[in-house]
Amino acid sequence: MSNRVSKNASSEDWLVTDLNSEQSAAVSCTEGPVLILAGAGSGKTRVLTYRIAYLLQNGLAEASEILAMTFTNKAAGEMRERVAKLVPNRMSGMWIGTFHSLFARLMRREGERLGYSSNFTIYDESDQIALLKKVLSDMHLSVQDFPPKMVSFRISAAKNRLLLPDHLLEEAENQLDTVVANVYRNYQNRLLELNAMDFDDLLIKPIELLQRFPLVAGYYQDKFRYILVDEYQDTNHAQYILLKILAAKHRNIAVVGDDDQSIYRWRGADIRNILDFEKDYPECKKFRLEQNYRSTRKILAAAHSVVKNNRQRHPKELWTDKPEGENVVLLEVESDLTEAHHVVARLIREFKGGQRNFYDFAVLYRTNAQSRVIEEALRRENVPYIIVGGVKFYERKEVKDVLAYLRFLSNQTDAISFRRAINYPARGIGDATADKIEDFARLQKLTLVEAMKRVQEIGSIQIRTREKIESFSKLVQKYASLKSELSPAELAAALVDEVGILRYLKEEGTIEAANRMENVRELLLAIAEFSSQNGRSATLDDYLQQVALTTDLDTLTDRTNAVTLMTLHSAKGLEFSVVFIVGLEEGLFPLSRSIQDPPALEEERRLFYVGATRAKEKLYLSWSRYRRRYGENLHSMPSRFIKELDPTTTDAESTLRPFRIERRRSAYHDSVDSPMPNYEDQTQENLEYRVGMRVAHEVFGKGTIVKIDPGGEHAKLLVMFDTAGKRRLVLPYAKLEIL
DNA sequence: TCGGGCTCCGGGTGG
DNA sequence: CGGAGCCCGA
Repeated sequence: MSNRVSKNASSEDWLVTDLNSEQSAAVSCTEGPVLILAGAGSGKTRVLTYRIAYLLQNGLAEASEILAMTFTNKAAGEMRERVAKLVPNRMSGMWIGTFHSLFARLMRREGERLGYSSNFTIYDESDQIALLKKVLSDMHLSVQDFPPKMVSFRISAAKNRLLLPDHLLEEAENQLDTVVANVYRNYQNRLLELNAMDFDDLLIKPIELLQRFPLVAGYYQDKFRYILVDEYQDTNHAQYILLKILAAKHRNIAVVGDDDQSIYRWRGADIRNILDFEKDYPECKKFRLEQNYRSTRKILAAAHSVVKNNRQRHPKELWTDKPEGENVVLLEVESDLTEAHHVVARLIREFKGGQRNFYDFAVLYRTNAQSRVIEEALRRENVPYIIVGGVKFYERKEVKDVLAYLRFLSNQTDAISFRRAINYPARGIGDATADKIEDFARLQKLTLVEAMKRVQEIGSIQIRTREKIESFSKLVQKYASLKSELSPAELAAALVDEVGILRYLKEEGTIEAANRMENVRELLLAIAEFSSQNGRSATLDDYLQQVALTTDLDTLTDRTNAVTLMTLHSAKGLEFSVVFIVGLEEGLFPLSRSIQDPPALEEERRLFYVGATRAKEKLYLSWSRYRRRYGENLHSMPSRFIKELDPTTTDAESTLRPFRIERRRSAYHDSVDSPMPNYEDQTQENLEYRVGMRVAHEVFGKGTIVKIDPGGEHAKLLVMFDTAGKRRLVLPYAKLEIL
């Protein structure tokens, strides 16, 4: 998309030259509530960014009076970048970011009123589960009777409905409800004691704050003269209430969304928020962006022919002045293995036939488990690929372990991080001992570090164990005092070195341990990058907050010359020239559990719509008559979505002729005479390594370089090893031999 | 306290 | 089939 605007152009010029008439109407209608129904690929980010630029350019608002919220860091970053291009140097003081990061900021400023100090820790799901297990055990409840995951799900649902433990207790209908309500109360009390908030708290605690302190509410209501919200269809009830409170004074709230792309219902998103916006703000102005700038007519028509079967939606149909394009290709195959083979064969054919790079292709699936056969087929053909999702970087054990130390230094009452750190690497302090320290700290109202200092006052701890605790305590105190002198990067590097984490891993000598070492190094590198990007004023607390609110999706760049494999959910907001959606079978897509549940089925249909509209030029859909799931070869029927497709937009192709592929764990493939052209990446630096080069690693064996992240001496390599799979290596440590 | 073996179960997951 | 989590023995 052309995005150029000369600095001197008046705002009226942009409205005419860069926007279509509906877009420019939506941008310039600044006063009062605005609902912008923006279909897939209709330029919604453009409208949001131009709207912000328009407000600034015309002196309608100072930067500090604008609040712009998105769901993902990636979307927030993109918005920030694009506004900066339109109106350079005007963004200082603007609140632009994700819901969670903006409200975390608000709580760091104001949370003291609710009993949190500004360095509170943000707990992710696994921290939540760990804390819940503690609470359950304190209440003498067994995890068999009350699985922490189930309890956590119910607590989260209650929080999203803004129900307090007392409310839950009142409406309890059985013993389980009562127990959940009581666990909820204790869990919430513990979070406060630990100075921690979970993701839900980042939304509901601000509500509590704004409701209990009208002066604070008044300040922010006054401050945020203009509010903009992206992906409004995915807001949950808490977010809805927050927006309602903040917009109460000026009522200048512009929301952008597409009910057809609401795919987070199971996570509390309430599609009624967008469907009922006009009821909440009867004076609102409504704009519809129905011109699509992304896909061919065939692709749009096919996608529409499916989603129009939903009952819960604003009726609408996108149009485009793009060419008609090719029909959607529907592949019927025999098995998941042949599906993978045919998808990859088609992909290679498209690659060779057109002016396309590998990053123009995506393979999308409903479940992560489907990625493996595709991966193996791509590896066999030596096609570079990246997988988005799966086990996330910051959720890996070794990464969480290192972060636990840093989090504990930052918040010395954080018992969850304390538990991880105190016995990693194993230093002979067990659960029973850690419990005693925690109990003592709670009883005496001490931080855990203070409690450890007075370990001799805690009864029934053996002298040997006490010595171990003292040494751990000294370590923590040492680094806590260094916190103000060293940058987060220096601190983390010194700590990892002193604790000996890399040395322990090296001793293990396994492939897994080597991989964990790489992850620890990459974490240190990420902290260093954070320090250099944010300058010396960036604190450890700042880093930890950023990490807590970051996911893998944010680091996905389009420069990697590789095919993207990911779930349909991860694909939202992205676009590719050629898209393959695989596994279109009843029970898989739509998933079996949604088939009996009409709203869930509609959500599956929207998911299909999201996937299909990612494609710019060509869309492939495939289904397999047999699929291996749970170790069995299950017979499948084609997805109902296939039957709903407008037949004039598709070409069905059967590939059921006999075709055998061996099922192998990992296909060793020597690429000396690779059938593929070289994967030249023009962006790489002048390093001794090149993309496509064959290398050998002492532990991982032989492999091919798939990607090089420049960064001077800290460059990172992504290597696809023949047997060990894809590995990320940090150059100074990589010790690769060029073959 | 720790690691190995065994059982159980199966979905997507922004921040 | 494969991964996660639990239990039990060393």
